[in-house]
This record gives sequence, structure tokens and C-alpha cells, in this order.
Amino acid sequence: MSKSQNVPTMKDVAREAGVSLGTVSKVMNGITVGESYRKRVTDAAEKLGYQINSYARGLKTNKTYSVAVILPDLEHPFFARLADELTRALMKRDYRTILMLTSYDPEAEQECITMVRQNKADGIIALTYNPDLEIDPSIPFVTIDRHCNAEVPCVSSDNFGGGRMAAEKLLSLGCKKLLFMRIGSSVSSEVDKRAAGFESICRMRNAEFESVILDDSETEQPFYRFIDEHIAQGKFEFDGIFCNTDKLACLIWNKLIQSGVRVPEDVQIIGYDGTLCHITGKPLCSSIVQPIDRMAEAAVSILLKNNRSNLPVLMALPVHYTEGGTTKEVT
Amino acid sequence: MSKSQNVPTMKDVAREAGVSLGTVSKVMNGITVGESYRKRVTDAAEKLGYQINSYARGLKTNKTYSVAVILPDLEHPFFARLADELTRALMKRDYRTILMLTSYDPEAEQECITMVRQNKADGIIALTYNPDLEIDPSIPFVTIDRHCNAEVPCVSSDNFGGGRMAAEKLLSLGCKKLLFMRIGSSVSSEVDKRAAGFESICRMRNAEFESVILDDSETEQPFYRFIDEHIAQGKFEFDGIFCNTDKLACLIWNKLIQSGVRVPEDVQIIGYDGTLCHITGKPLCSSIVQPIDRMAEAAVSILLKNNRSNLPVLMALPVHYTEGGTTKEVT
DNA sequence: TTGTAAGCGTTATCAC
DNA sequence: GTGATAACGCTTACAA
Repeated sequence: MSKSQNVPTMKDVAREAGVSLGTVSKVMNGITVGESYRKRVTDAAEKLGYQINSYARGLKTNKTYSVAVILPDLEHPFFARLADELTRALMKRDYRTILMLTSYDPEAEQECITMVRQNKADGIIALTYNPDLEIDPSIPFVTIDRHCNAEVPCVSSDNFGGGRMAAEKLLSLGCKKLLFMRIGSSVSSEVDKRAAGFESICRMRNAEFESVILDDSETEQPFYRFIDEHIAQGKFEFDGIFCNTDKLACLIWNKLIQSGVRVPEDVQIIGYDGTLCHITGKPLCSSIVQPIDRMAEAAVSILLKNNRSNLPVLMALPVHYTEGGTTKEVT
Repeated sequence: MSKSQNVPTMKDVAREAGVSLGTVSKVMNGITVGESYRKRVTDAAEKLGYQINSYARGLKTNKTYSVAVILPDLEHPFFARLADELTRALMKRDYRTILMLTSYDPEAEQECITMVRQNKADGIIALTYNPDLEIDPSIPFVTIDRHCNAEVPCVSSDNFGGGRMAAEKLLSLGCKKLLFMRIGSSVSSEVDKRAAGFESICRMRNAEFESVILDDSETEQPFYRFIDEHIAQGKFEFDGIFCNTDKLACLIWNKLIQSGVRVPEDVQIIGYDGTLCHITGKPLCSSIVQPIDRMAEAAVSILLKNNRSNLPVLMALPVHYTEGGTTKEVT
């Protein structure tokens, strides 16, 4: 035994196979080698249960085959799904995922990025809220939903198109007076375009509409108050609502029901995300569905691209509409 | 510039500070060093933006400060929550998480474990379904909910106690005829004890009960059929049901409602997990709540324990009951 | 085609 | 207390 620990190294394999260290390395890296040598090496490796030490390799090659994925948490179904799909996309390419959670804390976000420099990951995929994140330009970086600067590609769903789609859907379903409601962070991001798209269609079609935007509110109270203030004799002033998340859509749905308003008969609601109920597997509400699998695939493929000049600034992936009980069914 | 890449090494810091390599290493590792030296080193490191290379360090020390977390997926809220809490517990200790997803595939599970040997993680935390997983005894290993063998500690909720708690709760709420329903994998695991605990209380209290166990069924149909077969004149034969997951509990709840049975007036249901609705943040149904945060904390702390002799075989953490609309409220 | 040896960025063992 | 120097396990010129 060459070492106190019984984990074999290339040296051990070389000795066992009766070849040199370099030959073993070549075999392990798929470099052409005489067939008899190759066999002796693979046999010896098999016998010893040899596994290449990726840390030693990484030290030499400056490639670690690992990517850091930075997200606020995994409680939100969108983040959980994103982490799931990103990890699968990375595994498919024999990369591993280093998962880091920030709890929406800008400092934690920055710290993660610093930490990645130590760990020498080959890249970072991040969904962050820190508006002045310092990004090391030497490491490949892709953001989700958050457009940092021209150097850093951002992958998102087609938020603008999704907003338009929601407006057109509501109008085609007969809505006359539309409402946009937004909940979430005040940090500007790609997500803001959902409102812009929605409003652009409203204007184009000369549809009556209003936007209620409440940033960084921990509670839904302001939205409830708005609804209370716009209900007269059991009738809500608007007949079509687009919410910027499914969660808000469901909350508003509940509130309206409780206020005696019928959904979707009197008021139709469309959310955004396409969240599935984890009991039934069906959509929670009518929604604009984000293509999370394709977003993950795109993020990984952009991140790992060999030629890193000429990267897209923004890659917006197509969304689609799903019916989920809060809109009238087209027959 | 000593290298083509501009990422500074200890050598660069040493040169900048005018000290030797070893001194820099000592400072970085918090080993006693003359105050003036320490200052020069930290200043130089700061100036150069030096970050320790954890791969080089890992090569030397055989410690990587990373732990592999192996789960089926992140779609199921229990797994997502587990991944979240495990990652936080690890980050708190300055460990990073390597996330691997298996899709319940036994081969993929084995492959992950093999892969971890290459990546030289300091440990593995896994929730797997492969009954004959080969575990390398040289790497610390902790399982969740799955008891492998006497060498590998398993962390779980107190499944047996949870089963007992469910039975006692239903009985104390006035139920006379109990039913246990189980869905899930046929691979034996700690989770089986939920039934055992439930049944033990039923026997002890001489309560009438029945168990419906359907393994590996993709569909809920058999459960629905069972319910149909046991409904006569709008009355269900049982008045208290314990389901081994919240998902099943909700499915059964729906089915009963659709069959004209009132819940919780006529039939009370308790699930297991304590899943929260991601819209309202409230429990989906009355349930035995798993202490996922404490389980994660326990798993990490056992995994990282210095003295790895005398480890517990099983660590079952206390559960609690939560009311969630499918049981009568105690007033 | 195969073997040899230098070196990746650290840590750790020595003399000093 | 500080500074050389030899590993750690691997890749990669380069020599044979």
C-alpha cells in the first residue's frame, strides 16, 4: 500500500498495470494508446477501484466541471423547479451543481459570488435581487430574470410577450375593463416587462385598463383594500385581471369569491408562471406558463459555450397560455 | 504578472508582502504569526484580491468542505424543503452543497455515489430507493428515511410516533372506525413505521380499523375504488382516516367530498408531512408535521461529526400535529 | 507510441 | 517565529 488511506491514485494504477503514470493519464482521458496498454490500464483501474481525483485534475487544468447555482430559496415552486431543471441540464453534460441559497439577502448574494471564486467553479447561474452586484468578469455568468449589464447574458421567459398574451386572451374572452396587479420586489428586472406588454396591448386595442403596482409589500392587504374599494353592489369594477404571479392571482381569486364576485363568470383572472398544484398536478389558475425546462437548458448552454464572445444580452423564451379555472373556457 | 491569467496565488501575495510562501499560508489559516507580518500579508492579499484556491487546498488536506446531497427531485415539496434546509445547515458550517437528482432511478442513485468518489466530497446525505445501494465505507454517509444497514445512520421523523399520534388524535376526536391508507414505493423504509404506529394504538385501544396498502401504484384509482365500495347510502363505512402522505390525504378528501361525504363532519382525515399551501402558507390538510429543519440539522451534524465511531443507527425526530380543515377543531 | 519530469496552488515538515 | 522545500494527484510538453 503506497498510502495510509486505501484510496488508489494513478500511481497505484500505473504500478499495478506495469506502465508509466503518463500512460494511465492518457487512458483516463481517452487519448490514443496501444490497445494492449489500454487494456492493462483499464483492468488495473477496475481491480483497484480507481476513481480519478477531480480536484487534482482541476488544479492542473483549471476546469472543475462544476457550476454554482445561486437562488433565494427552494420554497417558492418556481425556484424549486428552476433548481431541478438546472441541475438536470448540468448533470446531462457531466457538470455538477453547487447550490447556494441567499434568502433574498443582497449581502448573501454578493458573498456567494465571492465564495465561488475560491471554489473555482466553471460558471455561475444566478437569480438575484442585489442591484449592484459585483461580478467577476473572469468567470462565466448567466442571470435568470435579472438583467445586470451588457456583459452578462440574461435568460428569462418572454415577459413582454406573456403580458401581451394575457391582455389579448382576456380581451378575446370578452373582458371590457382590464386590471393589472403586481406584487414583488422593487428591484427592476425583466419581470417588469409583463406589465409593459400587457399595457401595450390595452393601448393598441383601446381597451380601458388600470395598473395597481405595490412594491416590496410583505402583505396582500393593499390589494384587498383596492378590491374592496372597487366593489359596488357585489359587482367588481373590472372584468379581467392579469396578475404578475400565480400566487397573487390565487389570492385575488379567493378575495373576490369571498366578496361574492363570481370567477370566471363575472371576473376572469390570468396569472403568470404556470404553477402546478402538487396534489392534482393541474394548474392552480389560468396562467401564462414559463418554459422553465427550456430556460434552464438555455442558461446552461449559454454558460458553457466555448466561444464566449458575442453572447446574447437577453434570451427570452416563448411562453404559452393554460386554462386553469379562472377564465371562461373557449368551446 | 506571474501568470497569464490574472488570478493571484499565494506566491503573488508572498512577493507583494515581501514574506515567504509559508508565512502567507499561516496567515490564511489563522496560525500565529508576528503582528507586523500578519498585517503585511492581509494588506497584500486585499490589494491583489487574493482568494484561496480550495481545490489546491483540498488536494493537500483531503478536505473539500463540500457535501453531496442526493434526492429524487425537487418537485415534491418535501424534497424541495429538505434540500433547502440541508443547504442552509451546510452553509452555516461553511460547507457547500453538491446537489444530485436521481428521478427515483436506482441506477442513477448508484451512479451519483460513484461520482461523489471522484469529486472527493467530505460526505453524502441521501434519500434513495435502491435497496442494494453499495456505499463506500470510507466516506461519511447519512440517509434520510431509508435505513440501509447498521453502519449508516438514518435520520427521519418519528414515523412510529407520528402514526400513533394520528390514531390517538382521531380517536380523541370521536372516531369509531379507523382506516389507514398508504401510497408509495414498495421499498421498505422508515416510512413503513407510520402504519405500525397507527395500528399499535388501534389495537391498544381496541379500536376497529382496517389498512389499505397499495404499493407502487402510479394512480389513485385503487383507492377511489375502495372508497366507492365502502360507501352505502351516502355514508362512508369509516369515520377516521390516516393517510401516509398529505398528498394522498388531499386526494381522498376530494374524492369523499365528490361522493357527498362531509369532511370533517362525517369523516376526519389526517395526512403526514405537514405540507404548506404555497399560496396561503397554511397546511393543506390536518397532518402530522415532519420537523424538516431539525432533520436537516441533525443529518448535517451527524455527518460532520469528528468522532465517527459510535454513531446512532437511527435518529427519529419528534413530529407534531397540525389542524388543517380535515379534522374537527377542539374547542 | 510510451516514459519522464516539471508544475498547478496549497500545506506541512523541517532547519534556521 | 519565519523561510525553504517536499509532497498532494494530476496533466502535459518533451525526450526516448
